[in-house]
Order: sequence, then C-alpha cells, then structure tokens
Amino acid sequence: MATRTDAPTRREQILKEAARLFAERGFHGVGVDEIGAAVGISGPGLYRHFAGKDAMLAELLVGISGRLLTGAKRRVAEAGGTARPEAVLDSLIEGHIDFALDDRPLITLHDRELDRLRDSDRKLVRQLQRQYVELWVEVVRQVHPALPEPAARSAVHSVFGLLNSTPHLGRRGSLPGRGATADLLHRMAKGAFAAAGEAAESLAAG
Amino acid sequence: MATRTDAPTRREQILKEAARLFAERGFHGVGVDEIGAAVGISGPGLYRHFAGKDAMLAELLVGISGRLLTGAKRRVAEAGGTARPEAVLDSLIEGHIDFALDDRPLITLHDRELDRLRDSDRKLVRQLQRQYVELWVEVVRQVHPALPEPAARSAVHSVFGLLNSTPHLGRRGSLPGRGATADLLHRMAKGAFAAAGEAAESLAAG
DNA sequence: CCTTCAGGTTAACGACCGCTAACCCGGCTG
DNA sequence: CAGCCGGGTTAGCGGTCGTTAACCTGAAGG
Repeated sequence: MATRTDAPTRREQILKEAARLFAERGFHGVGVDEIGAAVGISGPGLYRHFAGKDAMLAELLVGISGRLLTGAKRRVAEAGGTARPEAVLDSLIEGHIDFALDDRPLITLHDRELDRLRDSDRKLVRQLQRQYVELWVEVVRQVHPALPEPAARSAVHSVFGLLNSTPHLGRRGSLPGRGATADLLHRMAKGAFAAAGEAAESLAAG
Repeated sequence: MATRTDAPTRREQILKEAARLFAERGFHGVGVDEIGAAVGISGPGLYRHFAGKDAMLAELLVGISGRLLTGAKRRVAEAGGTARPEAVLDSLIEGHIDFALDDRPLITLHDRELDRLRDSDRKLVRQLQRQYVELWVEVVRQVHPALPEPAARSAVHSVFGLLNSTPHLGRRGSLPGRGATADLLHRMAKGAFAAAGEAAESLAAG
C-alpha cells in the first residue's frame, strides 16, 4: 500500500465532499452549490473539474467498485496459491471491513445511488460488482463445498449487508474502537457463512 | 394475523405505490405526477388524500417502525414468559425476515430516506427504531450473556444489515423459493450472533 | 329536484436547480 | 513585457417540481 503523502488535488477534495454529501442527503438532495461550498469554491466552479453532477457520482461509483474488485483479486492472488481456502476468505473479509470502516460514505452510495447513473456507467458498475460477488462465491464454496451456488451467492450478498452495516453503527465514540469493531464484524461474517455451510452439509448428509 | 379481505382504500393504494417508487428512485427522484399516475389519478389529485409528498413518506416510515416494534413486543410477550430466550430470539428473527421478504420496498426506505423527514417525524421514527433495537439487544444478551451491551448493540445492527439484504437478493426467480431463503437468512443470523457470543465468552474466560 | 360533497380535473405560479455564458485574474513562459 | 491559460467569479436561462386555485361531476340525502 503506497500511502499518499502529497496533498490531495482539487478533484479529490471535490469527490470526497461530494461522497459525504450524497451519502448524507441523497444524490438529488444535494445541490452543486453545496458541493462547491464544501470545498471553498462556489457552484459553477465545479465545472472546471467535472462535466457535471452526474459525472461526479459516476466517478465515485466506478471507483468504489473498481477498487473493491482489484483489491479482492490481489488478495486472492497473494493468499490463494499456497494457503488454505479459509485464509483467502479471511483476507477477503478483512479487506471489505477495512473499506466499510474507512469509507463509510462510499459504502452508503455503493448500494443506494446506482440507479442515478447513465446506462453505460451503470452497466460498468454492475459488471464490476458482479465480478466481485462471483469472486467471493468461489472462495466461499471452497470453504463450504456443500453449499450450492445460488445459496452461496445469497449468503455472500447477506454478508455484504452485514459488513456494510457500519454506517448504522453509532457515531464514532460509542463504538469500542476500530479494532474491536473490525474483529466483531469479522467473526460474525465467518459465523454466518459457517451456519449457512453447516445447514447445507446436514442436508447433503441427511 | 387478521388477513384483510376488503379492498384497499385509495390512501393505501397511494402509500403502496409511493413506497415502491421511493424505493426504486429515491424520495427526491420521484415526482407527485408519477405517484398519481401509478394509482390512475394524476398529480394534484393526491392532495385530496395527503397534505403533501412529505406526509406520504412520514406515514410510511412511522408505519414501518411502528409495526416492527409492536410486532416484536407481541412476539416477546407471547414467547417470553415461558420459553427459553433462544426461542424468543428465533421469533424476533422470524418476524424481521417475514417483514424483509414481504415488504422489500419498505425495508429499503426504512434506512435510506429517514433524513428527508420533518424534525418531529424523524425523532418519532428514531425513537421507535431505538426501542426496537433495544428490545433485540435485551434478548440477545439473554441468549449470549457474555456479550457486553455495546457489542450486542453493534451485533444487532449488523444482523439487521444481513436480514435487510433481501432487496439485493436476485429478482424473484433466481432465489430458491421463499421458504429456503427465509431459512438461510435465519440460520445465518443465528450463526452471526453465536460467533459474536463465543468470542465474548472466550474473552471472559481467558 | 336541488344541494352538498368527495374526489377528481387542468392551469398556472413560484421556487429551485443544473448548467452555460461572459468575464476576471494571477502566474508561467517565450 | 505580452500573452496564454487554469481556475475561479457572477448573472441568468430553461426546465422541473411541489403546491395551490379554480372548476367539474356523479352520487347521496332531504
């Protein structure tokens, strides 16, 4: 991870604030003037950096989906060759939790504002999301071979719901610290998958 | 359950269609003309039944939160006195799953459009939601006594995220039937709670 | 038969919002 | 020093949207 040390560009400032505002009040609920004000310029000045409001949302959503997918691919490649499947699943879970805890506004946008995109962008995002899901499904089925594919896919979506619950977890302060929260989420995700797998096993055996 | 046999009133038609549209395109993304068209009248005719667009959303959200809470209270009262705590938790989970599967648009609205309410309505909804959560927290801590309250509350929110993932589960058809889906969700929720509880137990023992 | 009224209709107003136009300015660069 | 240009500014246009106003109609009641 090449941690950035240089100052964020104007574009990045705008994207960050836009993400926060979109997550708080919804895409249609935020005006371009507000986004501008959030970075110290006003309204139409944004158009020097983005083609329009839609373009900001598109870049945000494509960026999210892309980073999630490439991160997951990297983790599978790193841990996949040698280790047992469970370690790969642990790594996927860890990566998703990092994302859900560090970029809560983006997690919110991710499954809330997809329909506001132009058709082409929406298709792209959907494709990235689908690849991400399928990658998880494969790993989950290696850990729990008795789980049929449709059930595994449902389980993965549900675990995403669990992990993506971070925006609902009390405002920073009532939480028992980031590490403990990450640990709790990780254990619950594993427990949920295990329960799904055991049910399938007992069905296959019975 | 007193199943309705009489025809739905106009108000109810409107609320149902408004819920669907709000869930699909967001509160600000739906015009009153569209809501009217969805029930066969047009635009301003809605104002014979509701004070405004906000009032529809408010009634929907207050209704959801209220029904969830009263249903949960009833379940706790019914199963609470005699049975072991685990049966109460099972009943709560079952009730939430029924709701998540039968009223997917409402589940979506529930945690997406709360901020679009007037202050008083939002406070009311938040209060109902909080009571619902606390009711779950109590039951969860009876089943898993080692779990500290903050962790239990986080776990409850996360399991809500898991159960509320139904809108992301493929469009009716790719699913293995309602019963199987409900069963899978139920098992995963229990598994998630169990994993959280076991972690706390081993901490308390170690 | 006249009235009332619930539940519609269409027209139009006012506010807001995304975006463009036109202009401006400070710092490189030749 | 001249000129370009990146990155701002404000004014304003065009469209949309929530809401209100004014009017209509068919059924129920006395």
